[in-house]
Amino acid sequence: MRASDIAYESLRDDILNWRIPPGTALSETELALRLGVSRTPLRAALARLALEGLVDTSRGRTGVVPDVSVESIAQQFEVREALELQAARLAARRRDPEVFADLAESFAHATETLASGGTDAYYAVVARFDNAMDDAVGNPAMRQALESVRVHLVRARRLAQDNPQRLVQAAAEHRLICEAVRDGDAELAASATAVHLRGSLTTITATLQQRAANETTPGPDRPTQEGA
Amino acid sequence: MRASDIAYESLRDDILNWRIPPGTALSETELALRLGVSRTPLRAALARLALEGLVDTSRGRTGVVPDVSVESIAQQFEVREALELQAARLAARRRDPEVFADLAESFAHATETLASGGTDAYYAVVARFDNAMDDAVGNPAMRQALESVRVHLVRARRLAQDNPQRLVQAAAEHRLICEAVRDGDAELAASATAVHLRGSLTTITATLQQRAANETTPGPDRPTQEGA
DNA sequence: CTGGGACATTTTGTATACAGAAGTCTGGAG
DNA sequence: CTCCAGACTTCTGTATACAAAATGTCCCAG
Repeated sequence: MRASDIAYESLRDDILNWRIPPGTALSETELALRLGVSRTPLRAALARLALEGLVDTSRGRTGVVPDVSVESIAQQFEVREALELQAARLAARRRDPEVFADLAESFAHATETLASGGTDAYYAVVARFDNAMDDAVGNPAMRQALESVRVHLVRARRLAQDNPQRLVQAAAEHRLICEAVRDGDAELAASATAVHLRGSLTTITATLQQRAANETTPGPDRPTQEGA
Repeated sequence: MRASDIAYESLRDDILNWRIPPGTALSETELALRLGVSRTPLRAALARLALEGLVDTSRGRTGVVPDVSVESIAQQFEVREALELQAARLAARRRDPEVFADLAESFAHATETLASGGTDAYYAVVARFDNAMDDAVGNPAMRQALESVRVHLVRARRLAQDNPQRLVQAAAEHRLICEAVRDGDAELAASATAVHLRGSLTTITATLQQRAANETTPGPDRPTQEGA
């Protein structure tokens, strides 16, 4: 694997999991030293992250990790809604019914999945769902557009992750989407997707506002070190 | 201006205007020599173009300019439809009425604009329209998503450019969109946008198929000698 | 004549060195 | 005490050199 890929994935993972908090200045020399690669591949990694929107290079020359605000999430959701609804419609027309029948079944057992495997096991099912939708749509451009917007929500989801109640509800919504796609009902699939997105946005917004209230709360993965 | 920006804009312009035809292998050393920059900034430029989809690095290590096929355009339009309809709805809710009243007026005089200033003058009005929509939506994420999909259609539009009849029709469609947005009618704005996109896609598809028929026809910027 | 393997050439990936620019810190003056 | 100016430090941007990998070609064997 190339050094630039290593740097890219490592940085991306760090940002997504809040190990590098928003506002952090990303110095090339420092990161290159830490990751054990030269500045050249590291620059490439930073450029990729910048184009993905995971690094903000707009103001100043040194890139910073952008903040996750209620406003930015709402904006992402406006884009996501447009794309996911269209994807749901197209998937309903082009799907393989068996695939979505299986997925509907998986979501029907989400409560047990959550109980035995935890949130990670549940998110694995969601990942299967996303892939199945992308495959059914069969449009590389749509897939890329969707992935670029999903990336931004990973960080927000990371914050709201400790909300199993919402996940049970989300599973029911996913199940309905799957059933609509399975039956080839494009409009129902779109409506069910709209319902799901609204629920997601509401939960994330609430989490963010709650987090803003007690503002010193650190991120999930970040070792609390502000004693020094 | 940075050397990487120069290389990026130069390459982008060359690709968009068919000076670098699809299928061309993009050798770093050769391009660096030709553009008078080192390989380092040129690599950055190629990376940017690759993430925009203007260079295909998926197969093989050396990047190639992707083809403009009927299929790829249709896929782009599926994404574009999702985004533009959403943008039209949001713009109708948040617009400044005067801006779109002005634009509607401009599109009403499109025939004269085309007669006096040619296609370039008309496309300038379209650019104003796109900017006004982006401003009205007020969503940076939406703007970026829209721009990334519009880029791909520039090359196709470049081929269909010599079709003034279609442009007159398109102006009427744009005018209706502007009026709907001006009046705050979100659903009409979305419907009018859908109508416009369908017309655009039909024209581009016809142009591409016609071009595929006489396959030796060169791109717009090459000197054409077929009986005018 | 065809297929396979080895070698050579070209190309990409990486590292390092250097230059220019920007931000900061310090010292002096008002 | 505050503000401004100049130098210094540190960062990014660029170029070049080197190594590794891939591809294409040529020759030899079957």
